[in-house]
Amino acid sequence: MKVVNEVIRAEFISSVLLWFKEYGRKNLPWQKDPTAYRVWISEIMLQQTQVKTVIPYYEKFMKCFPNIEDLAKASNDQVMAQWSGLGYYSRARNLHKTAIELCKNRGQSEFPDTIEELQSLAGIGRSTAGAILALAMNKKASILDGNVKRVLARCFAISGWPGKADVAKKLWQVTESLTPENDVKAYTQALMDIGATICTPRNMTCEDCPLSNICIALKQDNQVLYPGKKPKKKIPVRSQYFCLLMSKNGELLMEKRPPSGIWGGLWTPISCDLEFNLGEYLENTYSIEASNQQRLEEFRHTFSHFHLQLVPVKADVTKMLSIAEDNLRWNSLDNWLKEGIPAAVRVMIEDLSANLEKD
DNA sequence: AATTCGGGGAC
DNA sequence: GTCCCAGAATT
Repeated sequence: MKVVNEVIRAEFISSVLLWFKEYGRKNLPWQKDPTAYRVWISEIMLQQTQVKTVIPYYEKFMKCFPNIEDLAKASNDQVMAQWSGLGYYSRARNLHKTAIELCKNRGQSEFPDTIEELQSLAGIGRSTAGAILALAMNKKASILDGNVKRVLARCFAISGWPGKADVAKKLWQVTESLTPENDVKAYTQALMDIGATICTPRNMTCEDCPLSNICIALKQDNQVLYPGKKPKKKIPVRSQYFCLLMSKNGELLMEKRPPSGIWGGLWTPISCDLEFNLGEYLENTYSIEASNQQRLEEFRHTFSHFHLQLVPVKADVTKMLSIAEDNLRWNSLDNWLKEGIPAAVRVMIEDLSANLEKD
């Protein structure tokens, strides 16, 4: 089936490649020495996260884990600590899992070089697999990330929200039929760059776009209609206590969350819904007795699907059994800030630290 | 097919 | 406040 006209395809490819030579980004950190490992790490970090946010994390991560063996050897906590603040923490867990898997099965740092093998790895889907092949190996492979979706939806007037299966299918057909035989690496980087710097969600600069001659949305002057927006719905508010349990020598007790769910694998204070009586909850669930409960200033953290109203409660532990479980740990506030903790918990600890300074 | 995973930046 | 971002896994 012919998805894209041959003449249009040829013009699309040559325009994109010509534009890239002059205007493409060529100095992003992961573009220097673009090995499969480095491209892989960057692609995972860049999932749902903007370039500007990723760069400092990427530099730090590479310093800590220069190659896949170093990553495979690291502990889960070490990896999570590097990811702390980036969000979507399952990405870090999958990264670690895949590093271990590849080192074990191959005994070397060689990456698989087929779309099927790459996609079978934890955390690597269709688009990320394509990006690794194209950017690290210059192999013919297609991607469909947020930038490319926007460029293609506008250029070919593909309406509807890409979260819908039929729209996504259409976009994949278009990106695959456009992908050139040669210069896939430059082509792929160019498409992302055009989406990131020219074909932006709003205030796009079509006068600078190499696709301005063939873009249907530009011709119709309705660029902002593409891609279709996700139907929005109201998100609920959940309120939870976060119990800042302190020891006599000023250490804070935290709990390592199970791998899946919100903040999976990260350390957080013991928390429970406001429906519970906090003292009873600590007693019944953890056999902890705490005194001097003191509510601190609450604040809100918004996720994509709910608002979390956090109610920090400082308390002193008066009695507790010796820690048997590996998922409970005492630590100084400063040391907790170096561990794998979510951004909201970082806020709480810094606030608590400032609070204690004053007394 | 729909939902679930964070956090920050732009506006 | 809203929207969006180099998506994938789970249900």
